[in-house]
Amino acid sequence: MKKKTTIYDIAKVLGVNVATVSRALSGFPAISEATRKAVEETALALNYSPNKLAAALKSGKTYIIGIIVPSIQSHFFASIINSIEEGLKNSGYRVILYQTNESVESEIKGVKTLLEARVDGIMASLSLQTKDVAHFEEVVVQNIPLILFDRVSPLLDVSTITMDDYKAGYMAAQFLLDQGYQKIAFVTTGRQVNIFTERVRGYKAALEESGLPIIPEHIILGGLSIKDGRYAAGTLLRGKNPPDAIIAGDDFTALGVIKKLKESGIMPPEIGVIGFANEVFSGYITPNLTSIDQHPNQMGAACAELFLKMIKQKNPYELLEHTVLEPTVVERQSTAKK
Amino acid sequence: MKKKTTIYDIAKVLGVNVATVSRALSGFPAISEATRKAVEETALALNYSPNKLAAALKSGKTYIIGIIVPSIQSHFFASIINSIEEGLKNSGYRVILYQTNESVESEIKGVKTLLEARVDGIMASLSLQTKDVAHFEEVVVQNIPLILFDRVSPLLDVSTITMDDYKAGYMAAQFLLDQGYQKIAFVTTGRQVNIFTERVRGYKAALEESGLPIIPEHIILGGLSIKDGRYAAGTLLRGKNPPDAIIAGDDFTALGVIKKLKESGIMPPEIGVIGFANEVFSGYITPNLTSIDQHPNQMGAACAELFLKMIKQKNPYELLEHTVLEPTVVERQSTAKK
DNA sequence: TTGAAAGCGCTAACAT
DNA sequence: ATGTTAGCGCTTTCAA
Repeated sequence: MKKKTTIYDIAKVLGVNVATVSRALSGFPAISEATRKAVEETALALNYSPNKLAAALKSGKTYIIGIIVPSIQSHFFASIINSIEEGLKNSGYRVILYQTNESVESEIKGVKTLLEARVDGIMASLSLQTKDVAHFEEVVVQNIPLILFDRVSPLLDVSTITMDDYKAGYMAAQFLLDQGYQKIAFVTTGRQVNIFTERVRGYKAALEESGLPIIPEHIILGGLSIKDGRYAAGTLLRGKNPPDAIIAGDDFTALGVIKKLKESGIMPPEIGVIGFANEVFSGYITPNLTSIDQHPNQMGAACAELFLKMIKQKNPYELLEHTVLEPTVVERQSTAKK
Repeated sequence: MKKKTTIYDIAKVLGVNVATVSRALSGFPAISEATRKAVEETALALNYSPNKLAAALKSGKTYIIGIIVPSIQSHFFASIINSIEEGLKNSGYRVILYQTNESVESEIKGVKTLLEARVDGIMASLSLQTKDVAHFEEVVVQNIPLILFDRVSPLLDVSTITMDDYKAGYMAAQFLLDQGYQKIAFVTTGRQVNIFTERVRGYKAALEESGLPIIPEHIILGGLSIKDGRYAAGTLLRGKNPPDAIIAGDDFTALGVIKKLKESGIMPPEIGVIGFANEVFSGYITPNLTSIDQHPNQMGAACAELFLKMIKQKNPYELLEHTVLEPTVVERQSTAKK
C-alpha cells in the first residue's frame, strides 16, 4: 500500500509549517498569494488527497448527513433522496443512506450507525413497524439536526416535512364523488401510522359532508401490495354491498385491485379506482390509474432547505418548522365515469 | 452541545486504563470477564457511543464502502444496491451512495469524495458519458478494492460483475425469431457503452445465423426513454420497410414504443415488442411487456461476495474475477405471436 | 503572514 | 490481564 501524502509531506517539501499548508488548502484569508500557490502546486504534484476523517475528528464536522428510509426501491423515496442530494449538492454535504426495510430493529441500528459515523444531520421517514421513537431521542440530545419527513411521529419534537394526508384522503373521496360515484371503499393498511390514518379520516369527512353513510365493510385494513389489493377487491365484490369506487392506499395496491376487477369482468372506470403516489407505471397500465401525487421532489427539496437553515443557527433546534405540502389529483382513465 | 462520552470517561469512572476499556469494548480476548462487564455497564450508564471517526483514523479502516451508480431511481440499480447492502449486512460494512446522473463530471467528483472519505472499497457502474476512466485509476493506485458492475470499461484492470449482454441481445432476437417474427428492429442508444454495443452485436449475430439481412434503417440509435421510444417507433412505422418486431434498449423505451404503436392502431403482439430490465411495471401494462431480466439481485450479491473476498487478502488486486451473469427472457403478451 | 504545539478519540505496539 | 504511550492527519489557539 502506497503511503498517502499528508500535509506534512507538502510542508516538508516547501520548508513551511503544516499549519501554513492547512491554511493555504482551506482558503484561510491571511496567507500570501505566493505561499498558497506553492502549496497548491505541491499538493497536486504529490497527488495529495485530504483525509476528511482527520479533519472531521478535529473539527467535529463530517459534512455527511444520513437519510433513513423504509425502502429505496420505492419510487417515492428514491425521488425524495434524489431531491435531497440535489438540494445539498452545492453545500459540500454528502449523503449516506440507510434502509430499514420497514423494520424497527433495523431503524434502531440505523440511527446508531449514523450517530457513530458522526453525521452532521439525520433525515428520516419512519418504518411501518415503528411505534416507540426513543431511539431518535439520542439524536436530539446530541443536538444533531433531525428532520422527519412523510412518516413522522408526534412523540418527537422535531421539524417535519409532510403531505397533508387528511386532505389527500379527502381529495381522493371528493374527486370520486364529483365524478358521480356514491359507494366508495378504501383499501389500506391497518398500521397506526399517521399518514394512513389521516387519509382514512379525510375520506370519512368527505363522505359525511356529502351526507353519505360510512360503511364499515367498505374500509379494508389489510396490507399494501399488489396481492393485498387483489384480495381486498375480491372481498369487496363478494360483499353484500359492493362499492362503485375503490380508493387504494398506494398505486401497487390499486394495481392489484384493477387486476381483480378485470378478472371479474369489470373494467374501470365502471368501478372507479384511485391510488396514492403516482408511481411511474400508473400512467401506462390499462386503464391508466388516477392517483394522488405526493410530490416527492418538493418534499426532498424542502428537507434539504430546512437542513441548511438549521445548521446555520448556533442551536439547530431553535427553529422548529412543520411544512405541510399539498397533494394533487392526477386524473386518468380509471375514474373517468361518464 | 453536550460533551460526548469517550473511553477516557469510562476509564476514569472505573479507575482503569483507556486501553483496557478499548479492549473490553472491541471484544479483545485477553480481558477478565469482570472488567468487560464493568466496562460495558459503565458505557451504557454514560450513554457512550464510540467515535468511529477516531477509530478509522487510527486503524485506517472506515468500514464504509462507496457505491457509484448512474441513478438510484432506476429499479435495476436500486435492486443492485439493495442486494449489496443485504450481502454486506453481517460484515460490519456500511454503504454510501453516490449518484452520477449519467454525468462524467459528477462521477469524477464522486470518486474524489469517496476517496477523501477514505472508504474501504468502491463499487461503480459507469455513467453513459464516461469514456476516459483515469479518475478511477487513483483508486487502484491506492490499493482500494474497486469493483465495476454492469457498465464496465476494458481500460480498467479490475474485477467486474456483468451481464452477458451479447447473449442478452442474441436471446431477445432469437426469441422473436422463434415466435415467427422476421423483420426485427432494435431501438437503443448510440453511446459507445459496452452493454449497449454488445446487445446490438448479439442481435446482429442472431439475424445472421438465421440468414436474415441486417437492415441499417432497423437499428435506431437515439436515446433511452419513453419519449425516445415513441419517436423511434414513429420513424420505423413511417419507413419504407417497417419491422414486424421491435427490441427496445430498456423497458421505458419499450413503453414508448408500445404507446406509439397503440396510437397508430397496432396492438402488440401484432408487432412484437421486447424490452430490457424487467421493470416493475412491465408485467402490468397492456399488453404486458416481454423483457430480458438482468437479475440485479444476483449482480448485487456477487458484488458483495467478491468484495468480501478481496479484503480478505493482503493485496486485494491479487484476485481478479470477471463474473458474467446469464440473462433470462420473461415472456409476456407483447411477443405472443400466434 | 507564519510557526509551534496541543489535542480530537481511538488503537496497537510494547511493557509489566 | 492490564498499563503506557505514541501516533493517525488534521485544525486551531496562541505566539512571534
